[in-house]
Amino acid sequence: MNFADLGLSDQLLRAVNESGYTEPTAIQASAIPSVLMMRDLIGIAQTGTGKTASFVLPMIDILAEGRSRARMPRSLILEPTRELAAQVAENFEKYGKYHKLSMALLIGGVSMGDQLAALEKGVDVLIATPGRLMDLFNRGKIMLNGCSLLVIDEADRMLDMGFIPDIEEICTKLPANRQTLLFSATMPPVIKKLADKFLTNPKQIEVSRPASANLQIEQRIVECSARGKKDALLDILRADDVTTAIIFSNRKTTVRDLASSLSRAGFKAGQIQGDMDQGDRIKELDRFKAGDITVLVASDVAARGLDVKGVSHVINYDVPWHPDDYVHRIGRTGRAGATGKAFTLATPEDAEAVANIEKLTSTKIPRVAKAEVAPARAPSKAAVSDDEAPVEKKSRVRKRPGAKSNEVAAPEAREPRPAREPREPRAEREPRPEREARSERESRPEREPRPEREPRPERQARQDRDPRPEREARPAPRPAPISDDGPDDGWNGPMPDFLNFKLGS
DNA sequence: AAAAAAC
Repeated sequence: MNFADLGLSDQLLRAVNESGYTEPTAIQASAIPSVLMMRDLIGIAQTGTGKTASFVLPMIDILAEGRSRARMPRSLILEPTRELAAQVAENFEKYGKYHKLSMALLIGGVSMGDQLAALEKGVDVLIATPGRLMDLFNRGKIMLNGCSLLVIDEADRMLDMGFIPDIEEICTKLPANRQTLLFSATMPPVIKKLADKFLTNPKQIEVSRPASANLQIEQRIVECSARGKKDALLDILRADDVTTAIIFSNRKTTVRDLASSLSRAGFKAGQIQGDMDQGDRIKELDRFKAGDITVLVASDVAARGLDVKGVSHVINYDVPWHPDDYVHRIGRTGRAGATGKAFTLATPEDAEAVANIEKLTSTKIPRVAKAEVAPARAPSKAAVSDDEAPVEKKSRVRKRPGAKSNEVAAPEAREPRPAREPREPRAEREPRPEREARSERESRPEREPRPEREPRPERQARQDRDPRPEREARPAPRPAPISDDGPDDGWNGPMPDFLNFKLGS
């Protein structure tokens, strides 16, 4: 199967080609022809499957005919978060480079000026989060009766976020004879009802969850006490193959605390969470993409769909409340055929949440104990027993530098180690994650580059198979001699065994 | 339980 077989225009194929892609993913192969035939569509899929390109590509060709009129957008894409909306907009720019389509990105947190100006001129594509869209609509700045193509992306996420009433209202403002595409990772009854109400004879396409079936991601549960989390985190971050990591926490406050603790510990760390204003969110994300920061501490605002290349590790500092979120979070690594590791720090209280995750993904995630992790670190710390110390209830992560057990160890604070090659395989100590036949069957092998994970247009084809295409600005990975004793980087302690499993193979 | 999304 080739992109050329899907009925797309030559200009579009050229843009796709120049992005380095030749072979469509499963969802693209089945969705694109139907969308081009103007059928309604239900796509049970999430990002990482090539979902975005499966509607962006045919939309570009559909919209290539016809003209936009002032305040009457011709198509509308709804996204649950601002970041996702921005990402879809980037896709339109990339694949629409040989088309003259106009676009407006309507998201909150930024000034309305540009958005209003774009609307006034008339746009072919509106990419929006519901809040800002409704706001502008209620101000009379948008007419939706010329909008003949609607995409509802991440519908289940919209549900979680309470957007369904907004979505329904928006649907009623669009012409009835429109084309509607709905994407959702799951199909809870509310979403099913929504689809029945607003879609006509839709074609249904289902592709597997990429993360649960993604053999490129090595997963581990790190069993630790609540107080041992920070140490475990540091050990992971100092492991030799961590190049860039996203650390997820369940709370915005924890995100903030961790980001500042890690910065103080010498990591190039940043954060992204919903209390930050949009400008800062974008800035942090850009710094992360550019490699100015190598550790991004994030709330679940970044869990879904976020496409950053070359993330070597995802660390769940907290076990996510919803098992779905786990799948989304770890899907931030192992992208574009690269390998990745996902660690989840779990306390005994997290047992149920962990069980739910394993049930959802139908895998047993190997456990490693935090006890083995805590290496003799700095002499100054020796006095403090880390393990069964009296429980401190409320004390947040840290107070003053020099505070004890919960402190991120500062004495040996330094740059995290530079990127380098994965270590030689050692004697295999950890059980390998189960790899069932079903994953093979369900998941497309992740070898081919895919449109959703493309290096930016200016850096193309050459890097197709480079797991970290956007990061050449950084110090090049040093082919450092590989010593089983761990490198001499000032981290005085043995490499914790649990970090020492090998990727791939 | 938490986070996200409009001014």
